[in-house]
Amino acid sequence: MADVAAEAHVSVKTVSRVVNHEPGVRPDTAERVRAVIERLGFRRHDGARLMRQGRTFTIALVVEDLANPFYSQVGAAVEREARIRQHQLITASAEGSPSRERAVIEALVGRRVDGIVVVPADESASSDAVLEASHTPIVYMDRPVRGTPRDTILSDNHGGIRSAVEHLVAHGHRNIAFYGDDPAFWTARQRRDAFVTTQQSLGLPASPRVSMGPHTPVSVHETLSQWTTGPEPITAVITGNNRITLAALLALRELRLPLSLVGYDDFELAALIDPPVTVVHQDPAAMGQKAAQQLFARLLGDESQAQTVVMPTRLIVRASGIRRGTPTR
Amino acid sequence: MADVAAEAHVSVKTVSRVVNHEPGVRPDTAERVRAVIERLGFRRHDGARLMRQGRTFTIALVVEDLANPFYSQVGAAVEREARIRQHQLITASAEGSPSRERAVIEALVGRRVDGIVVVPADESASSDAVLEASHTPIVYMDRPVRGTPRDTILSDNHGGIRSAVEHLVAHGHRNIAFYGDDPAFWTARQRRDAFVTTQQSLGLPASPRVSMGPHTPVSVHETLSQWTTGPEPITAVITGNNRITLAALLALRELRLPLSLVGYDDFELAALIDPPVTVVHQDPAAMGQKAAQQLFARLLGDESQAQTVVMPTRLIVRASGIRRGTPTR
DNA sequence: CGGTGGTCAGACAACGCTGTCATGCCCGCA
DNA sequence: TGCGGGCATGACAGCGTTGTCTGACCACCG
Repeated sequence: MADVAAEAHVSVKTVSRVVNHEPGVRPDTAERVRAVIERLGFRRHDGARLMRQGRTFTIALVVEDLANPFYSQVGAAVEREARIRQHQLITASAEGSPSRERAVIEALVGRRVDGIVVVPADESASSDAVLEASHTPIVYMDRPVRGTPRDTILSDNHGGIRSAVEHLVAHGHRNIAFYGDDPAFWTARQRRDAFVTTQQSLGLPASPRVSMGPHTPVSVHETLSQWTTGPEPITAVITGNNRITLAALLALRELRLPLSLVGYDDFELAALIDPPVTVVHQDPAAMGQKAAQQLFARLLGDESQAQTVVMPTRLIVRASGIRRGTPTR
Repeated sequence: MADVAAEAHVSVKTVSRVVNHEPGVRPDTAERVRAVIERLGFRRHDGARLMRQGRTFTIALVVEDLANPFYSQVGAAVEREARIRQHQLITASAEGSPSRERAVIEALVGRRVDGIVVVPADESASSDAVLEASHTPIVYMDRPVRGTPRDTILSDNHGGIRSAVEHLVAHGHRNIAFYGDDPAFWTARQRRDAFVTTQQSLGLPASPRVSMGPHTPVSVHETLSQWTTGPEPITAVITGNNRITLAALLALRELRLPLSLVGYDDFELAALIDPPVTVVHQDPAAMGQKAAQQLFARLLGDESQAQTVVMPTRLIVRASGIRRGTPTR
């Protein structure tokens, strides 16, 4: 900028004015400056600019794994909201590790990002203290965090599971198994609990078949063959997330079992699997958008109390949930 | 930092030394400074620091759409490489628009990101001039760009398609159709050309059935019903990407046609579709990693000539490509 | 002709940090 | 006692901008 100023025989301030389209520059002066800028290939250094202004026009998204379709859809939505508002998005993966999450967030706070959307790795959110001290606005997503109340965007896990159970019961199922993820995850517990209470409220047989923990096709296979052969054999399965749905599909195919299945999370091509898989659809793009919007509201000075938004889920009925007891192939 | 210095009765420089673990500070002084830092909740402002140092420790990734699994896997891989090297990753979607891509890249250059990985929206890459002037290292991915030679990471489209054709021919197919994407895309043209030349080299009948352009299930449906009923009916289909594979699967299902299918791009659950879909697998994570590594090599001062790396593809054989002519349901 | 007000432009400091160099002190040694 | 050398620390400038304030110049008016 100093070079441009010297070359155009003006002060740096005038160059600044031209670059930022500020008023108070005679057209011919501005034109001269622009010509020099063009000739020298000058480009404003936004880092310096933003430092001067105390804002970075940058927000960050911290998730477990960007390659996971759920998070990548969230990421696309957040990036979109950011772009609309002239902000950049920094994305970071914590790989499910609280310590890495903390490190990542410290780095982001060190860069003075204007705000952060986080899918927290654990409920105690040790990183929260960092954010508290730095006053960086934050929105939690998908999972809540203990401690200071924060804006949080959740999915209606309870409603989603209830709709799945009700759907199956409406089609005559009474013995339903639930495969959930590791109960260390808040969402896994939520869905499990929803399953149990819904069963109770619908007056289904007690001692529900519930299997938690990280699941593999093999682990599903084992319990499945057990629960289908004993007394009161199950006729339907509900899976607690994407990966487990996949494991269950493989196990069902292997066992050639004609069970009904409702999966949590929609996935590409769910309609093409035979039978097409009925799913509880949560809308990651909508969640990401909502989270970003909430964050930007804070950035614009919204000082109202932290709020928790629960986003609705939707049951997408495909064949897998209704062909009760009939072989699918 | 000035506050900390005053409070600890030292100079800002000493605080700086403590914060950065520089030598030459007496342990008791350092301890005193650390205590004040803790008490005041001071945190180094990395923006200022990096500005002083002239680097941003930030790289950027510009793609079409972050929610697309291909790109999100690339993104995860690039982010990983960046994190390992203490860099942050800014991701941006250009949504396939050259003008938006240009705007995005200008913003990134304005922020002085250290380097950029781009999946270019078009071959003329108007944004290239910007990068040229700013000397920002860049690596192009998936598609090459005309003009100044640049580091470019491509996938072996030709080899991938050839393996698909050879696989089908080995199983007795002689009349194969190819559905490609809009020929405006370089990759689409590559794959189409590979299909045509491979057919020729294998001595298959001329006048290959090739259908390009954005495809919908309906558009595939139309040509498909035509090509299967005329003389020399086709017995197999090769699809040029993810979305077209999906369209073709829907069309095949609708028409209840027992054709063999080989799709380009692997996708989650390809194994679960009936019949399991044989695919040409390109490895987005490996491509992203390679691109990032190449970029960082440049950042570390590698001045060698720009190089183009072609990443191998792999044919994943599943049932869809081998059950020649036998109905699948 | 002096005063007033508007327009255009520049000087300067500051944003928060770090690289460079200078300073002061203490120690050991002749 | 004087001096060289190492160590701990500080002063200062500068990274590339922009906000604030000041000033030069001109036109207009009474």
